[in-house]
Amino acid sequence: MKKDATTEEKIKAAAKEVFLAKGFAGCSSREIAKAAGENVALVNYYFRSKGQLFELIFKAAMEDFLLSMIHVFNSEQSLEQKMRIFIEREFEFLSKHPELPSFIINEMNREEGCAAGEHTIHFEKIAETGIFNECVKAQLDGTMREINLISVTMLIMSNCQYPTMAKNLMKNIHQLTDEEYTLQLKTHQSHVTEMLVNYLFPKNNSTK
Amino acid sequence: MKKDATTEEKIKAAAKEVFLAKGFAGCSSREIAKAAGENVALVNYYFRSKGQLFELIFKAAMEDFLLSMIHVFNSEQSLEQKMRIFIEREFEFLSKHPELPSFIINEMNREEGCAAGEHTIHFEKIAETGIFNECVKAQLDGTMREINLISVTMLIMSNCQYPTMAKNLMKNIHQLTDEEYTLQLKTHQSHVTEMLVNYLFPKNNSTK
DNA sequence: ACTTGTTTTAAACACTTGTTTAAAATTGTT
DNA sequence: AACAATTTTAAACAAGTGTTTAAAACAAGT
Repeated sequence: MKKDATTEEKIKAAAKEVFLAKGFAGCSSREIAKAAGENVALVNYYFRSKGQLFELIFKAAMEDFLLSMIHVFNSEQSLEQKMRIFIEREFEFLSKHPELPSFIINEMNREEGCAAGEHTIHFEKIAETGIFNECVKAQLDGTMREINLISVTMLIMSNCQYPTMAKNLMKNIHQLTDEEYTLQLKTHQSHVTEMLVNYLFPKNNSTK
Repeated sequence: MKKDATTEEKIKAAAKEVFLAKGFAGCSSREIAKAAGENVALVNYYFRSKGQLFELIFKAAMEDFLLSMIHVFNSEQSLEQKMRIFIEREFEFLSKHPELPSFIINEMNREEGCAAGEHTIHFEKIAETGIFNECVKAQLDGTMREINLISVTMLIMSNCQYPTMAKNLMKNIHQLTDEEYTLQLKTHQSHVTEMLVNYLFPKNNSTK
C-alpha cells in the first residue's frame, strides 16, 4: 500500500483488494475498514454505502479488464501477429490480476446483477480499433476462417482466462505445487497460442 | 421439487439450489430453510451446521462434476472419436448444470478452501479408465500431438466450461438475449470440437 | 483566540447472522 | 390408552451486519 495515500485512497485500495479476493457477499464493511487501517464509519463517509463502494471498484475492474484488450489492436501488424501478441499480453496481464476474471464473472452472475448494460461503452472502444472490420476483411480474402466474432472472443477468453481462474481446482486435481502450476501455465500458453492461430488462420495446404 | 420428499431431502435439495446459485457466503441458513418450506432449526437438526451442509452439497457437486467425465472414456472407440463425444456430453451436461463450474471454482478459491486434497480419489477413477495410457500410446505412434495431459484437460475444460460460466458477461458485452446466446453456444460448440480435434490429432499432410 | 469547515472517532441503531434451547406436535409401540 | 422416541416449532442467544449519529479532533482563515 502507498505511503502518503489519503484516507479515501487507502479505503479504495483496501476495498479493491478485499472485494477481488472475497466478492461482495464474502466480506464486511468492517473488514475493509480494518484492511485500510481506518474506522468503519469512514467507509460510508467517503462512499455512502458498501454497495456504492463496490460499484466503484467493480467498474474500475471492468475497465481494467476490457482496456487490457484494446492496446494491441491498434498496432500495425498482421492479424495473426496481433493475435499472438494479444494472447501473450493477456496471459501476462492475468498473471498480475488473477482474481479479475472470476470476480467479474461472479458478480455478473449475482441476482442484483451488477450494473448490467453499462459496459457496452468499453466494448465499443474495442470496435473502434477496427479489429472487427479487419477480421471481416481477412475472412473475405480467405486468410481467416469463417467464424462469427463472438466465437472468436469466446475462444480467446476461454483459453486465456480459465487456466488462471481454475488454478486452485487444477492444482488440487493434479496435485501440483504453486511453482509447478506456474510452469504448467507457461507451456499451456504456447499450446493455446498455436492452437488458436492454427484454427483461426489455417494455412490452406489442403486443396479445397 | 419432489412431492413426497422427506424433510431432510427437501432441505438438501433446497440447499443445493441456493448454494449453487449464490455460493456459501451469498446465502443464509434461513434462506435455505425458507426455500425448503421448513423451519430454520431443522437445517441444523439434520445437518448440524451450515458449514457441514455445505460440505455435503459441495462434495456431491464435485462428484457430479468429475463423474460426468468418466462415462465416455470407457467406451470402445478411437481416441479422436472419444474426444468428440466427450465434448458433446460436456456441453450437454453443462447446459443442464450451468452453475456447477463457477460454484466449484469459486469455493475452491475461498480462503477456507473447501476440503482440499480429497478429490484426487475421483480423479484416480478417471485414470483407471486407462484414458491417459491411451493418450501416451497415441502420442508414441504419432496420431496424437506431443502434449502433457494436464494441458489436454485444461484445454477441454477451458473451452467447454468457460462459455457457460461467462454467459451473463458475454450476453452483456455483446448485447445478446438468452435465446441468441443459446444459439451462439451451439455454433461455438462445433468450433471448439473442430479446433481441439485438429490440434490434438493433427492429420500430418505436412512432410515433417 | 475564535470561528469556519472538514475529517475522524466511538457509540449506538435496527437488523440479520448461525446456532441452541425447551416446549410442543407427531409418530410408533405396547 | 399410555408411554417413549422422534420430529417440528417458536423463541432466544450472542455475535456480526450495514448504516447513522453526535461529539471530538483537526485544519485553515481571519
